Amino acid sequence: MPTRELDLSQPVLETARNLLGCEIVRRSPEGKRRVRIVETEAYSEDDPASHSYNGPTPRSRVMFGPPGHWYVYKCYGIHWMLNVVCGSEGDGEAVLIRAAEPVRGESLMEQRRGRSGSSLTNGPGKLAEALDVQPDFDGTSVRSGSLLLRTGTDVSDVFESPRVGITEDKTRFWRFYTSSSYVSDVSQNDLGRRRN
DNA sequence: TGGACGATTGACT
DNA sequence: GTCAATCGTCCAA
Repeated sequence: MPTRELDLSQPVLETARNLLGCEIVRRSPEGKRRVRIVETEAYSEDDPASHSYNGPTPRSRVMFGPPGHWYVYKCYGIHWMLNVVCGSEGDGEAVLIRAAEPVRGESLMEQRRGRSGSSLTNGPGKLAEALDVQPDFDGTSVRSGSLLLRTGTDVSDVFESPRVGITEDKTRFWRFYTSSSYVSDVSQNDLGRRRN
């Protein structure tokens, strides 16, 4: 499998597709964890479901900043969500990392999650917990620090579907996923279609 | 300054 | 299938 260049300044839909197969590396005192992205969702300024829809706020300002940075926020007062800011600076675009499959440090993830198997990382809140995503990662570079984004291998089968868990706009096919068993909300896949 | 709500998860019927 | 947990964010007042 050839490695791919990853250009995070590309528009959000391209980036959401390109992030499939890329890897996230988490270094912590407990050890090293590595996962491979299998599911993403695109969010943009022109998008009622996006935090950037009504312009920058204290929370969403990172989405309007330069690409290549993490956007981290808390959801339902419980779970942390991990996003990658993309597009041009000034555009409120980011890709939500919804699911990934463990590559390295699986036992450490099991320890943090109190679970094993696909429920380790098959959802955005689960992935953040498995990787011990901290709120202070918000606004930091994906190329340096203890949470890193790495180019991965090509993904042969890509599918797309409406996004999960939103109420505002269910018509856009802005969720992208692979055939991995670590993809979340498999029931939603019935609404999906093959992209390539 | 009050209060409705959320890019979710896990437990339970 | 239903539902509670739990709190930061945002906007109306």
